[in-house]
Amino acid sequence: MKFTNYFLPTLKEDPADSDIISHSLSIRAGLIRKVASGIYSFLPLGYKVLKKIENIVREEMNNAGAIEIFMPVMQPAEIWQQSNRWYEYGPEMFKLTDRSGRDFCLGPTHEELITTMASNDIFSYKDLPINLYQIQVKFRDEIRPRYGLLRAREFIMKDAYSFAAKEDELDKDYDAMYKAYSKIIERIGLKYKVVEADTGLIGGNFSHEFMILAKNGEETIAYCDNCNYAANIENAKFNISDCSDNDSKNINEEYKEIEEIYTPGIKTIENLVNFLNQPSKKIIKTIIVKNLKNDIFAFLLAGDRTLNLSKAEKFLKTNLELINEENNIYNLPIGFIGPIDLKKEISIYADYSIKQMSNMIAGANKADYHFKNINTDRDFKVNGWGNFSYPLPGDLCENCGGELNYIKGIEVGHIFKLGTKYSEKLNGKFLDKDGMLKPYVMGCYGIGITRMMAAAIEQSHDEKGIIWPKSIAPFLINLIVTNINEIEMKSAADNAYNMMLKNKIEVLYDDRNVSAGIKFKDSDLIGIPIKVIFGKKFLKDKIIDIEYRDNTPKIEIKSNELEDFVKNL
RNA sequence: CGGGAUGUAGCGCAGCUUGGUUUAGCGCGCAGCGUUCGGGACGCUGAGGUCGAGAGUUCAAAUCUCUCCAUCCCGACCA
Repeated sequence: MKFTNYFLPTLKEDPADSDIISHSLSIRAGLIRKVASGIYSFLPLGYKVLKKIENIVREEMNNAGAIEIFMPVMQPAEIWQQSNRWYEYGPEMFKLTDRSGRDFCLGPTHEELITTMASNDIFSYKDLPINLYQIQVKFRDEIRPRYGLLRAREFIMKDAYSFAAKEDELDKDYDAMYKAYSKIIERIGLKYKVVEADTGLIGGNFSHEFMILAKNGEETIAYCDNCNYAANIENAKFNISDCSDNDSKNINEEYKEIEEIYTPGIKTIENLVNFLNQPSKKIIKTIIVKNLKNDIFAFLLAGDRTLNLSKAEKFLKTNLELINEENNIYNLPIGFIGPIDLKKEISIYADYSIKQMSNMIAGANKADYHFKNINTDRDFKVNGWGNFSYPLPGDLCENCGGELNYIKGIEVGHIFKLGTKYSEKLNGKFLDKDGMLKPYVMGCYGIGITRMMAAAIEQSHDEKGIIWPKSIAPFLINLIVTNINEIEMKSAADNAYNMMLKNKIEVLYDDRNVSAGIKFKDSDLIGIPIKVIFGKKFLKDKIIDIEYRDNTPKIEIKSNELEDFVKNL
């Protein structure tokens, strides 16, 4: 492609409305343009990258035995009403009405549609297992679209749905998808981790997320170098270390006399730390939560920890919300709540983080007072112990006892075992070998295609611009003539261009009549892996410079070696 | 939806506090001519604006007031 025939508008300055690197680079490099909040057009260069990602995904899905289909974006309301998600999804779903008043939505996902489709044509165990996928636009009316393609309202996703007759067939599908997803990211050439994910209250017994590692990732991954365990911190299993650091050499300390202390207006852990000059670990954080039936629970944690509500919910098997000024039904003195003298209607659960502590500090359940020298067994009783917090540095891997590390990632893929949730609701049934009518055992598997593009940039860039992995680079070579007005230079470059086309090389030929500096800057910005440069050295000694966008050292070759060089790429 | 901010040429911004010498500017980009030509060159000339929209105050509004819209940031959701 000749630059002068192409549509590749680049920008020198960062756009004002982006604050994440992949977003500003995708705009500056001429990949995308914003149409509305969370909605983007793909320019030729961006579309090329997108197609490359799609093709890798498609090839690996096919290799894994999945079969491509194409379902509509617009879906009738009825099937969503059947699964109840018409109501559960809420305002996140784009809804519309046709001229005769029938309700539709723009699909945020396709479980309902595909299950319905399968139920119409898959009747026998002999047709199973089968895994169907599509690459399609999805719509979600995000409360807050942001970060460009990382959280858009219209985005492209590869979604696959597997149907099996029984659990162990589902396990095989799941495993095949796990492998295919790993292969896809490896082929694209990005660093990633697979983590155990939180399936939420929605259920599903098993779920993995595929995370592209990047500094700006929205998710935090806890992982163990020792045994390869990795999980989203939301879901990480861990043990709290034996408090061997200085803060906690009081494990075997003698129990002291309990004492009430005056702490006027000191409501936060941070203030207490400063006021009492004590480490936050020694302070008991008491978090009050309630469920829909207004049952109230207190969770006790070490002051440096945060309550993981999802763990608390799973432990109590109920939805929970935090108590605040508005729903404070017992009128508790927020900021001064503690386990001692707490209303007896409130059951107390304690995080392991306070188990080995002694002579702790906690609220006195009256405004402006705390207790010190509190000890669990002596001063109050708990209804249960558990792990209710997020892991912290120093916490240990539950599998092997190794120390956990933390790293940021961007979720690009998610695989789920759905079981029979949708097949039961949408009447997706087949006749099994034993003559019984049974619901399909389903799995679903998503990869964000547009998000993958942004994640790749987020992981692979420098101050000059994008550094595309070769697998998804829009062009492999940027052919640069430093001065288009030097006839000899230009005609040599023209010949090189034709030679590359003949050899099926994806080449962008920068034939613009602009200074060499602009061509170099643009080439780096749009991230093309290899620059082939016809300049002064060519005029003097028939030498061509080859420069690489990554940190491979640049080389010089003679012009008669160029074709061999290109053929060996 | 709650909290914060912004909207002036294709992009990035100044002007608004204290309304009037503003015929609304600057940088980049864009068009023409000339000189340059290996890391965003230079000179000259030029095109390009409903100052987000509507209403109001005023002799006079980019500037003051109100309403609306859009966009961005911080929170809960997600590929």
